[in-house]
Amino acid sequence: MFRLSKAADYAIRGLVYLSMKPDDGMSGIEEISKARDIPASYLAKLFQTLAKKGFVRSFRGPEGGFALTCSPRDINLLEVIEAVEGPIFLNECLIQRGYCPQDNVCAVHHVWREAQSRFLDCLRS
Amino acid sequence: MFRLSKAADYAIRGLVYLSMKPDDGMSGIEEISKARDIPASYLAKLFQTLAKKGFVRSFRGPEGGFALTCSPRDINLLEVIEAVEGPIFLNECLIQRGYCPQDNVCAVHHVWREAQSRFLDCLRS
DNA sequence: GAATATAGGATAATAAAGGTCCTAAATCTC
DNA sequence: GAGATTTAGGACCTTTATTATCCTATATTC
Repeated sequence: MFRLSKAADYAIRGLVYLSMKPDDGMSGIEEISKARDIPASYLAKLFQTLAKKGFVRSFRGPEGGFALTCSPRDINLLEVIEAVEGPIFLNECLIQRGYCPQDNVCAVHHVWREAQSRFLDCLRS
Repeated sequence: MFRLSKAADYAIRGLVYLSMKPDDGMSGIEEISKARDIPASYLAKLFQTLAKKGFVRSFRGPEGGFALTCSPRDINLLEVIEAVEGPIFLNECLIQRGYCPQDNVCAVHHVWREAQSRFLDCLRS
């Protein structure tokens, strides 16, 4: 229903939290979870994904936790969302050219494309 | 996952079909369903909703069916989508001002608002 | 080696979307 | 008026996606 998933919301909120820490910004899951009121075990899983995609680095053991791998400025929201919930496309006919059987017939096809690209551009910036 | 729902997709495809008919453009569910390859009983339900919201008028009995109540040009996509799947908002914090407890803290709040409004504007036009 | 903290996978719980079916009511034809 | 046709409306089932928990393994520090 066109909603940002909680997964994406949590992931972004977590990253924002990290970005606001001074220095290396290392934080444990428990800390972030409490600070931002996010279920800890769910957040842990999301950060696993974020680590795999390269947004954060993990450090095990006591005093371990997660830290950003790069400057907050280098992260764009679209990448984070897609990392967590897969690629975004508004309608199936936009997945790839030629997929939609009514490609030429469909009077609204170009509207979807337009709306989608404006939306994504905004998240990218 | 940010996808247009099938309900909205079907509803729009159905309305587009009606708009392409000559004259009053009356069509039965069965006809539309076959022409656009949409499950008939599901489409029937969607058109009930569309009728209630005033996009189409229904006519019972033999030779009955549905017809647009107004010119295709007067319909905008956003209205149709919201009629079928409820109001669109990207994130919970955008439902209404003050709802989001971290309203001031949240660094990305304004990005959501911006992306959402660009998207909606496009559908409205 | 003990304590701590993430990694990773399995799986459960919930919610939403997608779809079917049945009965009722309206309208037309004969 | 009887019967056929077509929408209205609601109950209900199925599938899929989201959200969440838990358990075991593994790495790291002291």
